[in-house]
Amino acid sequence: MAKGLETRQSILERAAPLFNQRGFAGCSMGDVMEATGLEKGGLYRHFESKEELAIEVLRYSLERATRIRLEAVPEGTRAIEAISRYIEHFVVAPSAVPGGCPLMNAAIDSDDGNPALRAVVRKHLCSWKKRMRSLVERAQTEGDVKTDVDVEWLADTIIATLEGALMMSRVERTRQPLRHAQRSLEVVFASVKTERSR
Amino acid sequence: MAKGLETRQSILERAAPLFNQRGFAGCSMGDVMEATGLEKGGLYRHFESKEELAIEVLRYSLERATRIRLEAVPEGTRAIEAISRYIEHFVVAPSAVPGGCPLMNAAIDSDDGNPALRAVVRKHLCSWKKRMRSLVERAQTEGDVKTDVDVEWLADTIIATLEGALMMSRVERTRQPLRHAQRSLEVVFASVKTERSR
Amino acid sequence: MAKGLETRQSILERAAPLFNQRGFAGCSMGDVMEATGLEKGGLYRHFESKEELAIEVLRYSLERATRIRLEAVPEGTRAIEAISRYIEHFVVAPSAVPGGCPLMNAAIDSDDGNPALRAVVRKHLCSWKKRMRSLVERAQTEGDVKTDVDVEWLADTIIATLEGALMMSRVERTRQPLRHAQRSLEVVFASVKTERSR
Amino acid sequence: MAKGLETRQSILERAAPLFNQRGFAGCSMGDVMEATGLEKGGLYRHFESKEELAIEVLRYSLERATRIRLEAVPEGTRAIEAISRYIEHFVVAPSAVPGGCPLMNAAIDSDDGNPALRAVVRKHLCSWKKRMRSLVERAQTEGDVKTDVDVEWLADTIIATLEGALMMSRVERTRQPLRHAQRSLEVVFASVKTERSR
DNA sequence: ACTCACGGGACAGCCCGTTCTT
DNA sequence: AAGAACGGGCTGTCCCGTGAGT
Repeated sequence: MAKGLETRQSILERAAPLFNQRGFAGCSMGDVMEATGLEKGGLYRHFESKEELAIEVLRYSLERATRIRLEAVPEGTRAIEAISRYIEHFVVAPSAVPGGCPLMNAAIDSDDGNPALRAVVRKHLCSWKKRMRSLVERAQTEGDVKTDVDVEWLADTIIATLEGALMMSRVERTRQPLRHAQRSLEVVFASVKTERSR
Repeated sequence: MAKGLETRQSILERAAPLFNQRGFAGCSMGDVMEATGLEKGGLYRHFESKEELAIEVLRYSLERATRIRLEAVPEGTRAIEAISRYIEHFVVAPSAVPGGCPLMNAAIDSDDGNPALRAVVRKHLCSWKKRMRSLVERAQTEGDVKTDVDVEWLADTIIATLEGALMMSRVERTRQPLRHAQRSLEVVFASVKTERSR
Repeated sequence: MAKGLETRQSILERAAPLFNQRGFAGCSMGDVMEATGLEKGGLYRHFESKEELAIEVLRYSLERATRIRLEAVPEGTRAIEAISRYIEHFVVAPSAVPGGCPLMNAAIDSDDGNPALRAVVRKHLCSWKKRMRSLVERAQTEGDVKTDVDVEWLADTIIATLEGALMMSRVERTRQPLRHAQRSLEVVFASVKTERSR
Repeated sequence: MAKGLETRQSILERAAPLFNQRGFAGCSMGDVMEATGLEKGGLYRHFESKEELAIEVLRYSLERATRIRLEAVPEGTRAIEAISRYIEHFVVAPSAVPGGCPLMNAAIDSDDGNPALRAVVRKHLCSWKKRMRSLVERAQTEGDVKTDVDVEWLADTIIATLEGALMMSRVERTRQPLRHAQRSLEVVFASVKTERSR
């Protein structure tokens, strides 16, 4: 890799926890300087503003989180099993980037007043949902989930329950809410599985 | 009411949306000055630091949100019905304070690096859970919910699902995720209700 | 004493150490409020500005210091003995107001840019010198000091040596420089005493 | 010299009179900005706080004062003569930095509540005393001062008398107290000189 | 490709002083 | 006589961003 891109990548890696933990307003370029060991000039060569940096950092964090979660799901398994593994991994794995789920953090952070960041969040949530929908649809074609189930609803349910529980977990500093979320999703899935699949 | 307390209350009311929307770091005392019409001297008479103001504002927001949600549940009804109304209200009602759920916002905002705010969040989440648990327990004594159901789990499930869906709703600017959450909770409750209650 | 004057006096007493230790700019009205237990309104009833307060406080401190030092000199003694006792007392006694000699402190503090305070300092130094000159003159008429000695010079010498040594003492936190000053003054006096007096 | 160091030096030069005249609390960073023509950003690049600036400024002032006073004493002369010249120069020369002796000013200013500044003062006073002691000791080995004289005492006497007189001079705006101090020191030295040296 | 140097503005908080009320 | 409430300005510090220099 070229020297420049290497530096750029290293900035993203080191800045990711900062922005994820402190938010856009709570993280200063000085913090990034300290974390990267670069001076102002060095940073602004790669990103033309704090906002652009934040956006790229968010993209990096989201991709990383997505990749890690997908890696946890072994290929070649049935969709219904993949979903179960995905949830299990969400429940037990530490967050891909220190500071909790970057999607939720950025969603709250950018909710009012940072349209550029919000757009990234929105797009990523959309693709996350699509990914979950595909899984559910595959589970339907594989005969494990009833065909009359609203896949949009199921995708939303999985994401909402997990994210909500993650927030609670971080507040309480216990994994219990996540465990409870897993149980709830099992209950929900029990009601949508085909008889053959139980 | 005494003059001072009146002013103090008005500060809390006007600052609540600001902190809820922009977060602690994203909201300056200048913003609060503008929103309240007071000068620095006037503000600092009532709160001795930005942090103290933020804490009081958060308390105000949380109490307000709690009160509004509880008011939506008519007294004298069965617990199982009250829970259903509570969820319905959560889904359809606009947030008590502009900017979404203060609990989630503050949870994310204070997660890393603001222990004082975090403590308020923690305490409030705890009492919220307790309130939900009581409802579920009442539903058990009223014979609507099976007695072997883990109330802790049910309380967590309700909160997590609703909060997660609310976050998604705010990202997408649609109420759909909340509607989906309501449906999921109905599915979950279907599995815990006594036969008599269905 | 009337209630008002009592309060006024109490303000002076409590504020004296503050101004003496921190200087005019370094001591805020808030500090005075804390020290006196009064609110803004209470203070400004007795003094119409911080500057006026500082002036009155300085006057109070200077008078107090003067009085205490004079009390140390027993009446009815010969002037040459009084001078000796005066010096001894200056060397061993703790400062009348915490923070060192108010005259020196105020002199340095008001040297540039505070004419009103400076005027008080100037006047007090003048009367201090006059007091010392009178003592020396009495010692001359009493036949203990040569009549051709420049009293102005001797007064200046006493004050300068003591004040300079006091400054050094406060820097080093030792009484040694003051002891040395005493010895120097003994040497000086040895050279101006009449033969009969030795 | 490098650009940065040049600026830094210029800041010290221009800020020295300000701090020396107004004291730490009485001199604002705004004053320094005005005096240097730099903006906030420019200043804080060279000094990370007002306190650090004040310390460096004090060091600069003290070194400057010391250097100027030492330059006034021609090398190659006898110590007894050097001391005499030193005193003479102290009496007639204007202060090296506008506002009077930086040592005394900083001593009073930092006496209560600024330990960092105080430490600089202390150290400098110590080295000043050592310098004077060396001179006196050389005068002893050169046979001009009696060998049984306490050099510590003599060093303290010189410094105390001069500093005390300088303070008085600044209050009265006359050089008379300094002249008187010179005379006193002559009297003191007369008593410690060897017979051969008179 | 990166550091050094700097500008100019914003931020939290403190300051002195006034007015209204009790 | 004194406290409560408030104004408006200033202070030290941090901030983001630019441009010269290496």
